[in-house]
Amino acid sequence: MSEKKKIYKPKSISGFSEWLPEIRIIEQQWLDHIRSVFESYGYTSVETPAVEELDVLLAKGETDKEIYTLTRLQADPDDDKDARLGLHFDQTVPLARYTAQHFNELVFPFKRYQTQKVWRGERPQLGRSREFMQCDIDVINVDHLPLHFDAEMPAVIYEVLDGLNIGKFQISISNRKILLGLLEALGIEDTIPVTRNVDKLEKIGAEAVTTILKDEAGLLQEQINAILQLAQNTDLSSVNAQNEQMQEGLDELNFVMDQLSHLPDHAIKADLSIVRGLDYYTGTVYETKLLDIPEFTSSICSGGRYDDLAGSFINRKLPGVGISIGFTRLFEVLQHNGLVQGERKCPADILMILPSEERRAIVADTARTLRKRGFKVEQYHAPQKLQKQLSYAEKKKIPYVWFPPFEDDQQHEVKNMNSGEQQKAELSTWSPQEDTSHENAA
RNA sequence: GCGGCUGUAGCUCAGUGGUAGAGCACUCGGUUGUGGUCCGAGCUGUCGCGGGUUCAAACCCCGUCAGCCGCCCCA
Repeated sequence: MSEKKKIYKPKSISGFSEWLPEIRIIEQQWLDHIRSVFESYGYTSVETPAVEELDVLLAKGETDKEIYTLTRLQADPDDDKDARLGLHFDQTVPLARYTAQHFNELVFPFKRYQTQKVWRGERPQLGRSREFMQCDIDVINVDHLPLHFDAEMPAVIYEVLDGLNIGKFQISISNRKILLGLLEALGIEDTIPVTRNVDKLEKIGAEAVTTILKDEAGLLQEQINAILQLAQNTDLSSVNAQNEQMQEGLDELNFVMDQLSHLPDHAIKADLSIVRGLDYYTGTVYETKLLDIPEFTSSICSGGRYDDLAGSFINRKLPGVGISIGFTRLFEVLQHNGLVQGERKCPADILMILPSEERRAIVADTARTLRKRGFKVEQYHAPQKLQKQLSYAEKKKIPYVWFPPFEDDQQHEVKNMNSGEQQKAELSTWSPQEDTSHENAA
């Protein structure tokens, strides 16, 4: 009896996801698509470090963000010279720092996209991770940012999401000035509890929101009625502005909706109950829901306008508007609902059979030729039984198997693994034939 | 951070006091240069961890850790 090796049983860490190859292939296709749409609108890529100084991350006073801090295992506990570092919890704060720091070298309006992982020390569950990918676009300008960019955000996102196979979705748009203007008119000063709870309207219903606003925020029934009436109003033109701020919000929202009139009705909706819990948004706000997965109520893509992005870092006024796809959330939820189905386990189009050790050079040569022609080609690694080599192609779902000449006077042959057909092939001209039948060979 | 539920093979789970099982997956085989199906054989477990009760614990009790779900918050 041999001694049993001690092994550490591998396990995944909750809230940190990783995928099998067949899923990762799709994830990369999605990311490629997102990148290409972003770039088609002229957004430029920025990547910032995973860590920022804690002072930067906390500059906005977002202490409830559950930031992961970074320390060295060998750190000297008495040495506090090192700046304390933390993993970034979003990409907006790093963008603010970046924009302020490189202010003189950037061209404004600065349009950037950023796809990186972010970290939040929260309790994970479906659609909420501790490490997740966000795909952000933001436009930053100096002093004044044209409203037309507020309409560009949903336009870009519509194109991104429409190109991913995620079913129907709806981008809801509102403008915080409308609700905040009403609160001002009603004489309500402490707005955060109100906006946070109005935000839950669709999720928990009007009665529950009424109870919370009455009991916790101490509002009067009259005030609550006015707020709910506004939030539930589905007809923008019937809203009466009670002050300048409200009117401004209505005008802005109408402009944005007008700019988006080319998009399908179900995809874009003005919804005055959307206010976003975050209090740094000052105008337009966005949320996106998956209509085909109604049981998942959280937003998969949100954002908004902020009047002053980098005020904590530079003495200039930098207004911006941005939106962020919760990529990991979206991907996980769709996968959970069976809408992300992995097929290929590797990118190869063709598996090269290795008939014998003597033929290895010819096989390699053939593979090189095919790669030059643009195919992705994997060579089988050992001259094993054909049964094994074919079974390998089958398991990896490689669609074509290439048989090089087994003897000098023979021809190349290619087998279509889907149909089972095998035909002679010309190395310089072969291409995957159009399959007219979609059935698998029995 | 708060609450509920759950931890048994790589996966999905059965087993509720008498020293561990199924299906799937995986490996090999069913002769010469051809995969999937079928048939046969095989491999895989500190029964999450620690303690207690008992002649005896995967099973009962306590603790602990982890996971899932809900809340909070948010992508």
